[in-house]
Amino acid sequence: MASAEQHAAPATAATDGGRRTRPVTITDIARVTGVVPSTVSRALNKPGRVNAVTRERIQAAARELNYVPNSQARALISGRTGTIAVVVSDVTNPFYFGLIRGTQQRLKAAGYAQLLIDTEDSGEHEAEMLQKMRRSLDGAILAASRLPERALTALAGEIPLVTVNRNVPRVQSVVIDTPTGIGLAVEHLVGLGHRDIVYVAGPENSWSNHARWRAVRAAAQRYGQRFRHVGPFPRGRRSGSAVADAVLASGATACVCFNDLFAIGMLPRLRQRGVRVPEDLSVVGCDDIFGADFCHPPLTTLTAPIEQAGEVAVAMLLARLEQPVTEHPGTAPSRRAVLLPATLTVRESTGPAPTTRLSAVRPPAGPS
Amino acid sequence: MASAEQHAAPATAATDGGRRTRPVTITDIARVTGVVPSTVSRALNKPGRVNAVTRERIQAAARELNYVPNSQARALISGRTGTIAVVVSDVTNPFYFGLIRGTQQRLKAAGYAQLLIDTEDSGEHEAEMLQKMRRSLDGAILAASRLPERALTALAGEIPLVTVNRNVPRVQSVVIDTPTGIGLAVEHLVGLGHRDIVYVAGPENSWSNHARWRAVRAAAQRYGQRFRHVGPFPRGRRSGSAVADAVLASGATACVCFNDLFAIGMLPRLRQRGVRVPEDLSVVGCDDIFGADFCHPPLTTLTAPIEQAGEVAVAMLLARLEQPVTEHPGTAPSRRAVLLPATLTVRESTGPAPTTRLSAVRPPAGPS
DNA sequence: ATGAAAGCGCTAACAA
DNA sequence: TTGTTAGCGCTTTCAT
Repeated sequence: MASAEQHAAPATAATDGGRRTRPVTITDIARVTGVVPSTVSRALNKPGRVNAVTRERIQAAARELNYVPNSQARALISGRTGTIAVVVSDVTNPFYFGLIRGTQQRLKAAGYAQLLIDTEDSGEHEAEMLQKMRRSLDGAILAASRLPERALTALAGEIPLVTVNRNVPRVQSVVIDTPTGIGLAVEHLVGLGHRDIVYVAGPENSWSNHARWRAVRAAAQRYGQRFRHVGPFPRGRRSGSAVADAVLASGATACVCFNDLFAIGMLPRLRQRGVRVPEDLSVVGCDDIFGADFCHPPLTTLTAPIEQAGEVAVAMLLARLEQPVTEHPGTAPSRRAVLLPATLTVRESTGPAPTTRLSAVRPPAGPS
Repeated sequence: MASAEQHAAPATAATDGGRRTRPVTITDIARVTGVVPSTVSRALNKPGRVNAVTRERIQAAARELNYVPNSQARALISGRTGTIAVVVSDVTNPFYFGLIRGTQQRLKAAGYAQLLIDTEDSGEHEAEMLQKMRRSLDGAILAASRLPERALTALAGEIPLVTVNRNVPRVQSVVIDTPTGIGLAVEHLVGLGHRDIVYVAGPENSWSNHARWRAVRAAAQRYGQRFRHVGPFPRGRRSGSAVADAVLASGATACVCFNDLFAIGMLPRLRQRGVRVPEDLSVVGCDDIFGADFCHPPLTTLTAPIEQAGEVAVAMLLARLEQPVTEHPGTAPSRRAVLLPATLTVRESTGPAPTTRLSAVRPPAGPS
């Protein structure tokens, strides 16, 4: 019972009266061991600089009392908080799962805590949050930031920053090279006989969307293809029906989607309208998110090494944080942009171009 | 150019030399406005208790210098950090997406930051992390904790805690009532003529797994069914093939899976072995995660209001944090457990029991 | 090797 | 209404 009690609240020190509890501080340890607080601090942090036996005694006491350092107090002095923010526009977008996992792992390994921030797809929100938290962060990783370029540059001057899938001058970034991958995808479609490819555009405020858009256009031109686009459509799977209808209306035999969510979202609607994938229409997604392999049919898509992107982003950030203070403050940290290749994963949503145009397509029958 | 410069680094004050920068503090504002720091503090935090014109002057200066309060320093005094940890066993498990979204939203609305912790499915890890971070947290929400009951109770004594899908005495919890839902699922299967139902068990260390297991067993008995189980299987979709093989070996005509990941994972293997769903085998999942509606065939599953669970968990936690300090420290906060109903969502993976036993099932052909 | 003292940025008594 | 003082927990000189 007594030991159970100890387990229940081991991290507290009884005051004189013994009726209230309070977190254990180095002062408590000092009192118990008969030294001064600064000695306790040394014994715990620079064990080499304190007598072996006192060190033992102090460390034992600390363990016994279940002492946990107050990181706020530490941060107040050092200015370093040990936490890194990972900023995403929407936590529920499966695209970010891998990113979050990648950053989480590396951050934990390095002893940092990960603060997850969801900006709800609003640049203003993003700026505001970051501004507010600046002081309690050692750095931030911005995934698909919605911030205008100048705001991003400005922010990078205030807090160590690494962006993911967003390339602006003077801020470190890791971007997944979907454009090159998209070239592969278009080549794949052309090889299957498609001559009329449409790009399904994502939201206007997405940097990736524009990068992919340009890539499809360039690749189409390279192969002498007709190129068009539909959209832009709002983020998310709910856009699926509208996307499907628009693609069908375009008359193209193949589409390249801004992302897998669009592609997956199209599928039910296409089925509903009697369009077979890939016999009547080939669909290419982008990112290879969770679900891309088990939707029906499984998606041909660009596999993005997003988890790796998270890892690299953390590595870049930590490298900067942990490098010795520059002698020459004028020397800006050399801008570094890492480009990660995306590969084409061919599954079952792409096939030979139909020899005849779609004819017996059922008309759109109301929203979804 | 000058104003651009201001935007680039507005949150710093030049020292005398003017060649280095440093975050703006209330002392800086005090100096600029000719008052003392405590007045600045008041002007910013209790505007009512300071002369209108000085207040204006101070607030203007704060805005001008782009002052941001140092939350560490504040925390040092108040003991409150404004951050809540959300602890999950695996960030990439889609089950948690909704939870994280729910907590994130409510937390942000209440002005708290969300610290996401991934325990990598290890109870030890979980305990260690929480222990280490205790001091920098105002509270924690534990999703599907792997901690033994006594450790959980002990922890609850040190830091305000709410568990999700884990019920232990004396700690507040919100649990999704999948057991009752499972009764519905079994009833549904019985109604379809199934007489031989197998439960696919999840990992041993999962509280939910045991709850669901018991529920299936109870329901089966209630309906005079034969009941068996296969497993336990390790978490994750990779278990899919093994699950499928085990279910097939059991000879049952229907299975209820620990979660959707198992169910989705089974599907390709079943197809590979020539087993049709639901004609030859009915499959029921649990949770209704992202993907359950677009896998093939779409899954009959228990829809868990997981986002709502996150919201409720936050509400419970904040209610406790923000309630005035109890006059009687002995009065433990009244234990409150919220039970959220899960509903049965019937899609296409369940159907009438086959009239004849499976015969021409292809043998398992190596892993996956 | 250890102790004494100062201070990080902020807030909260208490005084004036 | 404003200033003065003290102190949160910790680290870091500087003495000893």
